[in-house]
Amino acid sequence: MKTKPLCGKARMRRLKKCQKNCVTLHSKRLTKPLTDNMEYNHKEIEKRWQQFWRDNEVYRVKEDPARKKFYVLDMFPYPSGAGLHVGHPLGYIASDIYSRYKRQQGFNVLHPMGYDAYGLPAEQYAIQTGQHPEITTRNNITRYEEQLSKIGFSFDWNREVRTCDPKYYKWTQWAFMQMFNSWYDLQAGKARPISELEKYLSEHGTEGLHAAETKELHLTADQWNSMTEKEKRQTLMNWRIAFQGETMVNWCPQLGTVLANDEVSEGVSVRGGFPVEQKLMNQWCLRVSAYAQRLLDGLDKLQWTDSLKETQRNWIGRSEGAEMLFPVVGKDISLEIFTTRADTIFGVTFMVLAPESAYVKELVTPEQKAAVDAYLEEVKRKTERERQIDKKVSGVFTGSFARNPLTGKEIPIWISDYVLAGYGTGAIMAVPAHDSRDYAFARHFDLPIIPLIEGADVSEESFDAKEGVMMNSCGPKLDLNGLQVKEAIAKTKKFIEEEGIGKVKVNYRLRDAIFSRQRYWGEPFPVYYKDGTAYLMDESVLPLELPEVKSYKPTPDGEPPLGRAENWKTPEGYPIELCTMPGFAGSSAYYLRYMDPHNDQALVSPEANAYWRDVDLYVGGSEHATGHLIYSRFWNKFLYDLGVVVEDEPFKRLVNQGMIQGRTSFVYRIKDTNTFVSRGLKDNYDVTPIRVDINLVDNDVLDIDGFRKWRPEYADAEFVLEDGKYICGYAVEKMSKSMFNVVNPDDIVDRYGADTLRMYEMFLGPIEQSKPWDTNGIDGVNRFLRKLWNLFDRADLSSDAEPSKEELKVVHKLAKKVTQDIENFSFNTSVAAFMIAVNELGQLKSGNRKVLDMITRLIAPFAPHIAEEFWHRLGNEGSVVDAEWPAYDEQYLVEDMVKYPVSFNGKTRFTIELPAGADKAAVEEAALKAEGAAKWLDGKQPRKVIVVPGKIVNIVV
RNA sequence: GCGGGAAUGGUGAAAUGGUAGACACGAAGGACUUAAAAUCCUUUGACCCGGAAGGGUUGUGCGGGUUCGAGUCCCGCUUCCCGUACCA
Repeated sequence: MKTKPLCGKARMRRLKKCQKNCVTLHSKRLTKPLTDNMEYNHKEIEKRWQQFWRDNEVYRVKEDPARKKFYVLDMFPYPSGAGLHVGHPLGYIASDIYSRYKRQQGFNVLHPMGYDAYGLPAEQYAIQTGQHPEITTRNNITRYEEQLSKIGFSFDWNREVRTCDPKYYKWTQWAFMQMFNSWYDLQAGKARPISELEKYLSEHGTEGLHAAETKELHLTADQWNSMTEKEKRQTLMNWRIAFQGETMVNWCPQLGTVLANDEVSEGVSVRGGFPVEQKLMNQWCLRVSAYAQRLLDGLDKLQWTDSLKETQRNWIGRSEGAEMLFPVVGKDISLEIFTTRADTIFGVTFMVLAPESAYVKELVTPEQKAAVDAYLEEVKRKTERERQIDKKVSGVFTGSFARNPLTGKEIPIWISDYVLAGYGTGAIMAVPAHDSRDYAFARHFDLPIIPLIEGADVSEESFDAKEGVMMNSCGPKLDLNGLQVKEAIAKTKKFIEEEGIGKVKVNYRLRDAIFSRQRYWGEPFPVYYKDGTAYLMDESVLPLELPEVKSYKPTPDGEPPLGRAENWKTPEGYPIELCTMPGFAGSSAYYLRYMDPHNDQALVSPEANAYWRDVDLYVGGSEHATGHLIYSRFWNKFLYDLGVVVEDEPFKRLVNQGMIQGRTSFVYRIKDTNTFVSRGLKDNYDVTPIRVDINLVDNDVLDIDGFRKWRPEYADAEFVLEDGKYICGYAVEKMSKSMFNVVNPDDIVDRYGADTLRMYEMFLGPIEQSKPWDTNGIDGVNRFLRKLWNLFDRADLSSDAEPSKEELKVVHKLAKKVTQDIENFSFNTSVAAFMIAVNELGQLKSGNRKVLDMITRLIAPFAPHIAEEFWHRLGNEGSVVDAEWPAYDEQYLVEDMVKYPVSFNGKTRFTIELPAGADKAAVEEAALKAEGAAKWLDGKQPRKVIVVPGKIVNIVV
């Protein structure tokens, strides 16, 4: 059945429009009449088919156990006030192509989109203007939706989520509550209910307990049982997965909030670039470190790039070593240190504590107290940034000594800020001969240096490598001399465990995530305080909605903005937590919510989760490697432990798209004049480069009139031209308003159409690569689509003729290339393949219906609007998104080969196969090449050599 | 420092170890046009020979190696980009 009501109507509409255009063109410009062929009118086509998709809910997806699922996810955007620029859709286009391809292959594809709506910019805007962040955010989302809708994505908008929507963040809060009510059992390797821990403590105390903990506690059952409720609650914080703890945090005074490690880079905040200092604060934290090993192990089975996996491995930073006790001389305490170089213990000449270490107070002698206090004060004053820039060696002697447990020698204990409080035990044994930091410190304070490795010259610098033969390492009970470093490490570890002076230990660099933010625009904690102790609210209060406040600033006495909320109390009158959750809270499980976005009984129903399981393909920027992608994996693993989700890892395959940078244009003003000189001539003058709006530049040629109108001060600008043109210079910079290099996708869609934008973005280069946006090449892609259009316009679509051999070759070659390219995410070469195919078909004057049908199916993921148009013109019903993906047949791709007998070494004869039509010269050339190749056969005679002139394709012995 | 990646025409870039530069932009020339736009055709890595058809040399950051054959694989450098950084 071939009904085509839409097609017919569409044709009429198009005809009318075309005639109208002709008329206006006639009357305005007296141009010659247009032919019967209709121009490719992207505006009309795209508008019509986008409406068709909406009206028919073509992209709506439902769980369907009869079909295999495929889940394609984009990292959802933060809706910023600047709107989308042309770089944002890059990854979305790639994932959209993949989604459509998979759908055409028969998969049930989940391809959702939403908004990461909590964020600092909206809040800062609110502080400045008083406008509620919700309004700002909603406006920005509206703008994003408009922009996205024009590009023709196959998102199922019915599943949209917004992290600031109470229906959504109910489940963010819910997850937090589950974490509060859980502890991590290291033996079972999973999270368990806190009630089970309480039961264990009441029966055994901490004896035999293997739990991820803030610090090591030793409690008997009696001690635990005799605690008050308040004491018990405070003690449990040591094990909860969401817990409160006094930790060193990154405090940003300008932002008035703490930041997570991944939100700080080079000592300044990632957002805003403000200095960050270290501060001890009581904060909500997530015990991510409990999952360090699983996060590490899980990477092996993921299809992520090696670089991204490596980044995560480094961030997790597993290191195997030993914890050792060094007794303090004259005191009843021991210093605990962590080292990966247990073998170097005979070279320890001093010890160093972090300034924040709890040992400091106990070890400072009265004589040194003044000096130590002064040093601590100095360290405290320095920001993290200053600490990093100013790498001068500094430190102070505590006055105390420790005893090296192996040599028995007394060694001084120092304090220095090169030792970090947050890693290991906050104390180190210093081996200046084999650690560059200890070396610098020893040199500066003139402390002894004992070399331990044969042949290592430590007169100028330390020898840090973990290799060589040990020396100077013999004590009364342990002799390491003559051993290789690795052997020595193993032997020492064994020895200290036997002697009870230490234990083998694995340390991770990964810290627990700080989960409090002293801000307004985030998820409130479902937590209240009774007698200064945190209690969870009842689950029935969820979602605990964000209250209104009059101002978004901190309160005058330094409390977070929620301190201004009226009645921010439980019905019983207990105060509710004033902090809100950080940005990563809402983005950690959004991929699960898409599976079942309207469920108000569960984050995701077991049925929906069992069907969609995990994300098959995740596309997004690599900047989330150490933030979102760690937190999300942690969050997922926790929910996995709870039995809420069925997959341990959330993102099976991950592709990082590169950033699109801006291409800034420059004009060159001659100093102290209003005269501008063209790029080629600028070296003859003393010039100042000035950024100019990219919209005033076409192909590096400046629109001079536009430039004069752009700014009043340029109204009477003069120009020194070359070849009658003003050529601008350019530089690659971040795309931003202040650089005048922002290209808006709306403008491109308006001028060339969404299909052109989509194909051009893919054509720019490999998807993973960062590259500058350059509108210059877009005409080529647009030209290609017009050629394709003309191919259809010329064709006789009513004919059922079989394609010619040449036509079949073109189209099957294309199908093979495009299929392979999509699988490999190599879209730029696919676009090229389309161009070649269309050119070849143009040369063949092809208008074959079956050929065009196949092309339509192949191009549908790339240019869905034009494909939909073709699909209906071919008389099909429904949407091209469900058009079956064409299989290619290799038989059409095989060249016709002709055999030529050839003599070799004067006697041997073998056969060369060449493509049909090869001339004598080609045969001779091939024979020559084959002779060389035959040598490699080690005297064997080739039976057959298949040659494309100059290129040996295959040798059969 | 450490980790990851990259280097190919004027530009963006292609090349399972097999004719390097596909495809596109730009540029130059031509056709159509009163003209322009649009469209189409030709040329386009560099150098050299030739009146021309055509032919030759060279060429994928640098230096070696493996191979009949290397942009591609191995070893050693140089430069650039990204990530991370006192993690003991």
